[in-house]
Amino acid sequence: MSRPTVHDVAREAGVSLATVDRVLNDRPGVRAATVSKVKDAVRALGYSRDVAAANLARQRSYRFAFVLPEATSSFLRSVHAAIEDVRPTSLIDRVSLEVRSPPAFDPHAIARSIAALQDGAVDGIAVMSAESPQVRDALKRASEHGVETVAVISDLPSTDRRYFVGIDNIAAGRTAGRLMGRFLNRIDGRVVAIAGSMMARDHLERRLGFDQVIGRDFSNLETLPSLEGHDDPDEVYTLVGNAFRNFNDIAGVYCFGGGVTGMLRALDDLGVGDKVVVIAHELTPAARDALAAGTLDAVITQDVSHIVRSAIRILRASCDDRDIIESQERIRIEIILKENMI
Amino acid sequence: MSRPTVHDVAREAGVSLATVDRVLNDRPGVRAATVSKVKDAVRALGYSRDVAAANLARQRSYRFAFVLPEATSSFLRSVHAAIEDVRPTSLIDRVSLEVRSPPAFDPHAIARSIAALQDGAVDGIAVMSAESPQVRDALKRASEHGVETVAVISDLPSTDRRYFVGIDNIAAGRTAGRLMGRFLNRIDGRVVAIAGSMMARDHLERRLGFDQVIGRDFSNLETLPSLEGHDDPDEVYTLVGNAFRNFNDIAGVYCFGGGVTGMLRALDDLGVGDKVVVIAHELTPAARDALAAGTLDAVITQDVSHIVRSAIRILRASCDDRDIIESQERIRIEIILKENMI
DNA sequence: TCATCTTTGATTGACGTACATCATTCCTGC
DNA sequence: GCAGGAATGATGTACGTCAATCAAAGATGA
Repeated sequence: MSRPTVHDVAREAGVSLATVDRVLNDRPGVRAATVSKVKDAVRALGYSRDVAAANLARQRSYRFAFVLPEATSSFLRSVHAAIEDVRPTSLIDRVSLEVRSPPAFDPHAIARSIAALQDGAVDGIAVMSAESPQVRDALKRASEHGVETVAVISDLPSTDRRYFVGIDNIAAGRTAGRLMGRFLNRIDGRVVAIAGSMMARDHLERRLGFDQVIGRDFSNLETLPSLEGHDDPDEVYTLVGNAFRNFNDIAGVYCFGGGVTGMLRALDDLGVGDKVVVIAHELTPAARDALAAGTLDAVITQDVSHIVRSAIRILRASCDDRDIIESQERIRIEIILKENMI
Repeated sequence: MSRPTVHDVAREAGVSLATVDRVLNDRPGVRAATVSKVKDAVRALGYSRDVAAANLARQRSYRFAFVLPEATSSFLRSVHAAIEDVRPTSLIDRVSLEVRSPPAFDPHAIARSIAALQDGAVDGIAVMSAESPQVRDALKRASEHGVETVAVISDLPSTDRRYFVGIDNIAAGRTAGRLMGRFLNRIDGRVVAIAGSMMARDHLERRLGFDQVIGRDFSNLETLPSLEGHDDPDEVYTLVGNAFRNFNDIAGVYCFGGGVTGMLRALDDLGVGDKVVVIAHELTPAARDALAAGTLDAVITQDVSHIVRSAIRILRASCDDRDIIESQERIRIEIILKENMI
């Protein structure tokens, strides 16, 4: 009636408990024929290890580390906050979380943080970082040391990361492009594009996607070359002001990097907040306020706490050598208007 | 370093293990003074029960039932599918799921399904149902029998449901209204509104929200009285056809009930698929296809598998008498365009 | 002061698995 | 046919909690 146990498997296979144990835990000293006898019994009975009991017995606890930049922007603050939020619930499942915050733009520091974790300090690492050879190598080494790794928010392809938890930024850019185009139905004009840095893969991808859609479907619009605001509100403020002084037919602003508050301030000061269509990324508190006020027309975002939970689930599954259910871990590109802000 | 155990609590409180056990499990035979000594120790040490060990010891498993209509629509099919998807993962956490599918519009049958579960058959019930006195009473009785209950997708206020897992349909309607208004920028015309049934609370709420936004912000648009398609594609097909024959200035179609395929077929046959703005609810396979094809401009939806997982988390938390972290369980109103369909 | 009831302590055996130890059996090559 | 290693069995302890038992101590009332 209830789930079969190792005892049942042993009986079914006609071997001792010890042998079943050896097989199940990949311990040496079992003949191939016996191994398959046991595995057959496992299949026949539909046995699956009781993870709770197993973890209890082996005093297992999952120690995972998040390596991500310090909370210098409100987006990063929300990521840090999401981790703190799940901490208590995670502890119930024997998952303990730690956070390492190297300076954002220092690949060596990030790599050092990862390296410090690679030998036995943790069972898994979730990394949010821009691509760099240092980070790539550090992840490779960690992976070789048996530490599971996932990339979050920003993908790190060509590393040994087990998985990427985050959105497709090209698609996110396309989504923004579609919204911009449709909101500017029958209006001719230019669109200001503000990046954090064109060195950041995410930002490049968003711009790419945006251009794809505008170029194909909205010939009434012309997107200006990306301005680099380096996620700095003051810098963004200046750039936006200049753009509006240089062109008198600006119909939209697409901000796909940080420093959104600077942009909002500039639009307010210029008095164009409700005349142009403004789309930004990440639902920060400032973005919420601007959505409510009507300055911001739409926000493209990703559910950060979903990402954090997903990263943890994937690291756990990797540690237990379980399969990952892709459809459950897919992070959606969310469109937030004033009305569905929650 | 590691988590405190009952032994630590006993030592800290200066009582025996047995007494700690009595206090922790609300067993009788402990003086009030001793109870508080133990509780102080628990607080001082930050002790929390190791749920895995506890469940193991008491051979506890969570048996939850989903009571929801048979999979007659593709939306309902997706709910059923989502439950099947989480089943294997849930079993690992000792959560077994069962599904009861009474006929959709039979309150007595739904109530009977709930009643059949109320005495010891399950630990928790997640119900998706329209409001009715029968269902309300059945839930009340189940709750009195110590069964935890949550409402999913469609709220059942004024019952003893512990929680509602789903979206605010008024806000969903407002979101649709905003999109419709903005996509129909500078265009005058009428909007066809198609409900499943105006008896369904969700549909009423969506219409209400839609009207709020259109009425306040988009005076260029006039929404026609809701047509009731009873979630039946053929009926919807006819209704849409008639609407377009009756009015020659239809600019948009808002379908906030089922039978979307009928609407899509009608628009196709009328050859207006890419001329009018079409917004519907629920990201079904047919909706996906129509989004990709461009007939459908936007879909308002909710992440069904998220809802299922959330309902399970909440039932578990209720059984263990743990707090629910609201922010983690909030279901977002999602806007899906062709570009962020995934 | 004794009987009785309440409160507390001490102990034990589950639950399903991990892991180590030691004894035994089996196979292999020589 | 025998040594020596490989394969297997038997057994015990542990993990943290639950649940039950019995004994001991304390409180209460007549």
